[in-house]
Amino acid sequence: MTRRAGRPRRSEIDILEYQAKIGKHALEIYRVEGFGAVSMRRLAKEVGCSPMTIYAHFEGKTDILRYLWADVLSDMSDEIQKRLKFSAAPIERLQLAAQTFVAYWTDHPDQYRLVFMSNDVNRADVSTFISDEKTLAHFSMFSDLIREVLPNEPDVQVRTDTLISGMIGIALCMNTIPDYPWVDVTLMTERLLTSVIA
Amino acid sequence: MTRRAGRPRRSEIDILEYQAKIGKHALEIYRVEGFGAVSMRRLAKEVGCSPMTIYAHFEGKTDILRYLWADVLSDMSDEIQKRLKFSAAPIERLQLAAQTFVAYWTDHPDQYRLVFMSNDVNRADVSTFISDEKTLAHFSMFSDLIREVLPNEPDVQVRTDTLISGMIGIALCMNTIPDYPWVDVTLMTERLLTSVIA
DNA sequence: TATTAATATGGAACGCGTGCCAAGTATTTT
DNA sequence: AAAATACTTGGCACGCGTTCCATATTAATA
Repeated sequence: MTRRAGRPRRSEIDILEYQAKIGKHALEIYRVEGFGAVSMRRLAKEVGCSPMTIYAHFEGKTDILRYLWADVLSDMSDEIQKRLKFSAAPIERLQLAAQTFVAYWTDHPDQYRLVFMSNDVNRADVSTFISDEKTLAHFSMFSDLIREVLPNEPDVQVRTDTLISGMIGIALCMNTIPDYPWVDVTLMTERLLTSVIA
Repeated sequence: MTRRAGRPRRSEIDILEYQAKIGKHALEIYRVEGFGAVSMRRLAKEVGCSPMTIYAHFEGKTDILRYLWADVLSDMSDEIQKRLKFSAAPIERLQLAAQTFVAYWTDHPDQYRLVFMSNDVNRADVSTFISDEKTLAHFSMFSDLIREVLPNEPDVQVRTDTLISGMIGIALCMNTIPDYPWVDVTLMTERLLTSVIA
């Protein structure tokens, strides 16, 4: 294929670098002033470009917000790891991790909304973000814990995914349907865990 | 307490009637043109009042959107009941209900977002809406099904709430984190049910 | 250097949720 | 009739996400 005249397309790494730059600024705004302050206009001002340029690099706001996932998820993961140090028995470790996971999201509704309630239709395109890989790592922590409890179980994926989505669901219900008389969160998490262990 | 001069406050029933009127119009717009068409300005035009008048009767948009819950929930409930006719054994009935529940929300992302992703802080004030009561009724259907499976279990509330929030969580994950390689939804639902039966 | 294609920019615009405020209207007591 | 109180209205404003468009600016080829 012969080159044609004109300015060439942005290189892949250029795109990724610029995206990372925007993501970094978004993260900084979020950390200092919270989610409410992260707007396209504000972000553009911070980055030092026009709002339109951002739209040239991202599909929309949701696409940018993903860059904050990694931050939130590692924060949550740290909290779990911190508490896991006080526990040795596999079952206890799993229980503690699950309880901490749920507690984190019920205690931090803003973070929950950011990660699990991005309300746009998000395509699963070619490009895989770093955050997605990290997300996978954070989630696989639970499959490791489950494997410790069930060393002879060959397939723990169904158990893992059920646990994760179940915990996320508990947090969701607490955050968005507070009017409903839910039973204690720890009891629900405990009950959810029986489906993993059983 | 003696009455003071001036126009009296709106009576309770007047408020409720007006709220119901607004909710009815919102429902009509939603049914014909979808959620995207339900905006405050548009709704006011439809009702025949100024946008501010709506704010005098509701705290915000989320508060109005609750009026649509009942519609969506009964639609879902109908679907479950429809399929339950082909099943008699308690366990099968529970399984079918759960699978249908999850399938409904994964098949109707818009409805899911409406009911479970109202993203404002919603107070649990004095006034209980009709929709809330109906919500309770729809959810209690599951506790009935569980009771049929476990006739000797005195307290099924933890089991019910765990099941519901777990199913909602599964649907959430499918709707908002499609990039993650989740296992089959039916398998997850099945696994979740073991925590209820166990 | 001239041409050409990709990108960047600024500005305007749309519709959104929401708040504020001054003016008007309705309904009661005095 | 007059005064007092509660509600409605319309208009303006803010900031938001997003799109469009005309106009630079950049970097390659001819």
